[in-house]
Amino acid sequence: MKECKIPSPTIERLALYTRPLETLQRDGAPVISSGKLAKLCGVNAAQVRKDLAYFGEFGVRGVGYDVRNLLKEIKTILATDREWALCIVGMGNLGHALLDNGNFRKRGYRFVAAFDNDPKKVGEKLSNGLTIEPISQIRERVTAHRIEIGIITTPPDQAQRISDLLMDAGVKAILNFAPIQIRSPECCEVENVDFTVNLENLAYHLAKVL
Amino acid sequence: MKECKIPSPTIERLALYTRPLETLQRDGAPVISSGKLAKLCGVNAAQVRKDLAYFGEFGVRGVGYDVRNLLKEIKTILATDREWALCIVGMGNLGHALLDNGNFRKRGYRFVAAFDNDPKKVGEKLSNGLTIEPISQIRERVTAHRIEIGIITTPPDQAQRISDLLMDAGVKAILNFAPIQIRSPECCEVENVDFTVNLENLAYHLAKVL
DNA sequence: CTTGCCATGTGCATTATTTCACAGCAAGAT
DNA sequence: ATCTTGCTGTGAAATAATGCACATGGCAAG
Repeated sequence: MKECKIPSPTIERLALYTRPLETLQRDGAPVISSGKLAKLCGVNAAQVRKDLAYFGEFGVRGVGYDVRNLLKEIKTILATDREWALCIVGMGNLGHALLDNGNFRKRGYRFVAAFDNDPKKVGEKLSNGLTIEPISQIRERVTAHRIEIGIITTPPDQAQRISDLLMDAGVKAILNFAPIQIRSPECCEVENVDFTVNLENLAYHLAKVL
Repeated sequence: MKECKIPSPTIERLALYTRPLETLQRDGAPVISSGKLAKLCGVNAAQVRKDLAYFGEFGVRGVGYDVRNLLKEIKTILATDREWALCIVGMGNLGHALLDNGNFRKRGYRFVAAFDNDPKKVGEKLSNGLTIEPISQIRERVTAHRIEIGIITTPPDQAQRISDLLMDAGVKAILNFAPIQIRSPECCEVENVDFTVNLENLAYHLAKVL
């Protein structure tokens, strides 16, 4: 790909756009305008057009965007038109919740391995057919299944070690739910998710108006 | 508060800074420099100083920031030096995981009610002593407990309705985990969390380098 | 008291992102 | 065939956020 200068907010919004688009497609709406889509997503209409324009001309002037086609194009851009093999480390409540979450499968993300430190958990059968394996199996499994993305739901003090293990085993991206900043070599993408940050954002704004 | 022109990324980073600060405090480190803190959080040192400077002068030139004091100041800014009453709607896997998550309590967020649509779930005892109540109880409970923040972990098609219910009952902020953009009056703060957006971000970057 | 050191606080340049505003094009109406 | 309407694609302006670079001031040692 030639241009690496696509704003990262744009990528996030593209993912956002797919949500209402899926609904529209299901409801049989043939086309949608940037204005309508913008409203559904809570953003500016010009923003929608510009985001899409980075990748091509998908619309028809005076008409709008073909829902079905636009959805397909965005999926191609985001590379969600294929399957991704995931593994998850740390089978606490959150780990279980993510494994069972239908949204992942629906978007082509497939869990192919689950790991935990705790000997009491190892061997436990999961609802999707997987069995919890020990951390020591990470390297083998990642290689065998060509796992590309790892999800970390361990306690924070283990997260960095697990992350290193995963990346060393060949995982190329990590979605980290532990409240700690993961360090990684440049060759690896890391996304940190921390709900309490969002809560604190809310708290800050609430306290301001009181 | 007079100034509303504090960049919202700043607020997010302040929350981020508290993570390593808590560790430092626990380990007994007396002071930390903006440079060190920046490294721990993966941001620029000037950024740290500027973020803090919006709210006052917390550091000592030539020395750094007193860990204990800085943590206290940030908590005051973010209004996490008090307790916040939360309720959660939608007791699926994710709902349970959040309720059991220790990070919330540790930061002063206290769940005081849990709701679900499903008659089979209503009445179920939860690990923290709460009992799942029906949606119809929302209004009463929110009022009685002065609940200020609501968390939504329902399927997406119910999220807007529940959100309206909550806000109508007096909730002032919502943390929404359903993959849909919640519409709200201006008086209400809404934060949307959608893990699959993060995954798609990773997928995009991965696909690019291949 | 003076000197050297070091990290903060901040004005300013730079870079990134959003929004505006309008030309260009398609489709339906007259 | 021409006009009108409406929505895209996009250059240019506006706004926001980041990072640099340095003056400032506290502390400790001599």
